[in-house]
Amino acid sequence: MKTTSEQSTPEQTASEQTASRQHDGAAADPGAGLGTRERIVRATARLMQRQGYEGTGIKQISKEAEATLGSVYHFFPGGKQELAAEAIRHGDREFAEMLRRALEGRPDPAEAVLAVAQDVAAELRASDWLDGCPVTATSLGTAAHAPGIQRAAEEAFERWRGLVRDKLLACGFGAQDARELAHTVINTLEGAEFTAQVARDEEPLLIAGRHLARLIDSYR
Amino acid sequence: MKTTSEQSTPEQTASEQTASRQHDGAAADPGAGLGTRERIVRATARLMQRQGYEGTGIKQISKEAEATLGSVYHFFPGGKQELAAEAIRHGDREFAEMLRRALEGRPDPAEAVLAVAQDVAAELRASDWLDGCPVTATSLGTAAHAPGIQRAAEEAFERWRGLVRDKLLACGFGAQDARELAHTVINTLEGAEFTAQVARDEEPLLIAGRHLARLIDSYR
DNA sequence: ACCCCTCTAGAACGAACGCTCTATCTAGCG
DNA sequence: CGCTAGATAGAGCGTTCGTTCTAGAGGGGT
Repeated sequence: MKTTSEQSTPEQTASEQTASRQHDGAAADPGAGLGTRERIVRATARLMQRQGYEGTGIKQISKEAEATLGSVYHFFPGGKQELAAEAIRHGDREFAEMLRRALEGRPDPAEAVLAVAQDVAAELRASDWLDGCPVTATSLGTAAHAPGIQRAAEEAFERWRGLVRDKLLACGFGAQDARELAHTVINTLEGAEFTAQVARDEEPLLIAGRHLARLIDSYR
Repeated sequence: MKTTSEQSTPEQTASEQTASRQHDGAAADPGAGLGTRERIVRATARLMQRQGYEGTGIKQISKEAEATLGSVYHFFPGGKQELAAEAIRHGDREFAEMLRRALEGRPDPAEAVLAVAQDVAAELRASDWLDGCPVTATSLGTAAHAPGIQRAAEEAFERWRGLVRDKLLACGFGAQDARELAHTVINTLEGAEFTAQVARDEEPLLIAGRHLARLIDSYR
């Protein structure tokens, strides 16, 4: 009893410690069964997606992730900025995966873009209009004083554009058309998602999907 | 002279007081010669445009506006949220004015939208990529806990869409086409501006302008 | 001369901020 | 069993946050 896990508030500390290790059987908590570092990244991503960079505190993150402040700074010695950049990369990977699936599953790029817009709308509605673009939400307002965050955001957009561009290239579009269309596809979805979020209405995203499909078709 | 302005740090207080009244002759300070309330609104708008809602402090606003905390809370008893909503309305009016001029000055709506995109790009570059959309920057991240701010943002977008829609209607477009095109015009410009800001490159906005013009033309 | 109302002025409050620091626990290894 | 490095734990630092509060200045109206 004297050595492990019983020196302060025994029962609570002990149970949380097992929970923070890999083999927890509980189901309700998202991120259960993950390593501490991963739980911190996911909590940061989700919170900053909803509250922005400045609106999210490190202590809130550590609480949400069921990690302690010590763990947060152990894994992310760069502090809040490093945490935010990592969260952006997490959101980057998630959306890229969704985009890749949508593009690979459909032969027609216009139809694929339309489907992506519908998927984004469905996800946004499912979150009760709270989960917008994590990259935008996290990086907005940090332009002046956090170059690392801006770079992570730019890399995310660039990756997404690359996926769309490659699909268009594979469908026989010209190099410049494909590159420019990829820009507008991503930018329009971005803007439409924000408008949909503010208006609590998925229509802007659905309109955007149709218009982007029409624009793509006009280049055939 | 003995009564007004000599009870603490005389010389500085005296000069600032005259500056905070209407008849200051200096030219360097933006907002000089304006009423206190208007100076506060403009300072709020500019700061939140660059730093977001959470990233901007009331004390910073009062300093930037050359007003005191007492004045800020005198004019805006609703505190930071009321201030932000007012700043959004200020940005709303400014962009609406620019949009109105661009649309009125050109008979062709596609050309007008292209010109708007170019204007936005020029302004963004002129600010060294710091001044993005004030409405987006101010309202992002407040969805959960500030309905007044969200409403002001939605009203701004709606007004801008209305201007574009009316232009299209006046040019003979169908009612539904005009309404939906207006949505995408505003949303695409929004998204492209943010991407341009992050990438420090005006190309996304120029591409957006060309694509929007093409999309509009496709509905003739 | 007086009052009254608008506006200015900034000290002060409790809470929260990002971050540092020391101490302890755990796992793996000899 | 002891040692060490990785990971956890959270009190506490100085600062800043949004807001409240009291006090006073300025300028008509009577």
